[in-house]
Amino acid sequence: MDKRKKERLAKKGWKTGSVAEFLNLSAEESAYVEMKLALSEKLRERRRRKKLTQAELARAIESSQSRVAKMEAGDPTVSIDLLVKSLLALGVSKKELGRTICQG
Amino acid sequence: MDKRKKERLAKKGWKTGSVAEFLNLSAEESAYVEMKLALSEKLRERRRRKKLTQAELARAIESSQSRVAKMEAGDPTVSIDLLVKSLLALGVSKKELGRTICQG
DNA sequence: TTACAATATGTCACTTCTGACATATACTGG
DNA sequence: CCAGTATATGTCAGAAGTGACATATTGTAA
Repeated sequence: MDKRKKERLAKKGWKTGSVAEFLNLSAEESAYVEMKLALSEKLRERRRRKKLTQAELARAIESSQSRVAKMEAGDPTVSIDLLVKSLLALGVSKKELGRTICQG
Repeated sequence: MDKRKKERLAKKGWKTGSVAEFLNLSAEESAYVEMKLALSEKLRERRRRKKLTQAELARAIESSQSRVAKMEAGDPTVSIDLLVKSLLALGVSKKELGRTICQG
């Protein structure tokens, strides 16, 4: 099973604690995935709070609706870099980013 | 002045508050750079604490000495993803990562 | 239902990141 | 000074991420 498939499953699948074990992700791998998911969720939350559509946010950050959708879906082709940049563009502070990453 | 050059300067240059302004980085851009630098510094600190050389760490994370050097130097060609993965591999917790990102 | 807006998913050319290598520079004991 | 080790810097082919587009699916109001 390749990395992408794993992450895809991790996203869609059961959120309970055994996911990592079932997919035999190492502690570091699952921490990484959890961080990305936390950032994804924060992005969606913030976008919605601002009453923006994905297309509008995309314009603001010079990306595309489909990429925003992928960001929010925790798609494995999306980097933490892009998530962080997008959240900063939405006005999220470093402090809140830090808190977001810790959670889980 | 292109992005890379900016980041390069930001790294090498004066650490005082006026850097961002001088280089006319936006608030988001400088937050992003600050986060990367904080992660860079944390990586070096952790590696040293473990008494590892860059080459040894490189082997552990399946990278190369030169890339580790670039990570620690805050080189603009290094992604946050790579920094995060490396720190996780060094045993840093999500919690500490969060704290690292907040700082500055 | 229908029509429309929003979101999701797949693909791809182009860009950026990455490991690896070579080589240069710094550091440290002899 | 020199040799040996560690770190820094430049380059590049291959890998991974990106915006854009097409299209599918979902949501929602009439």
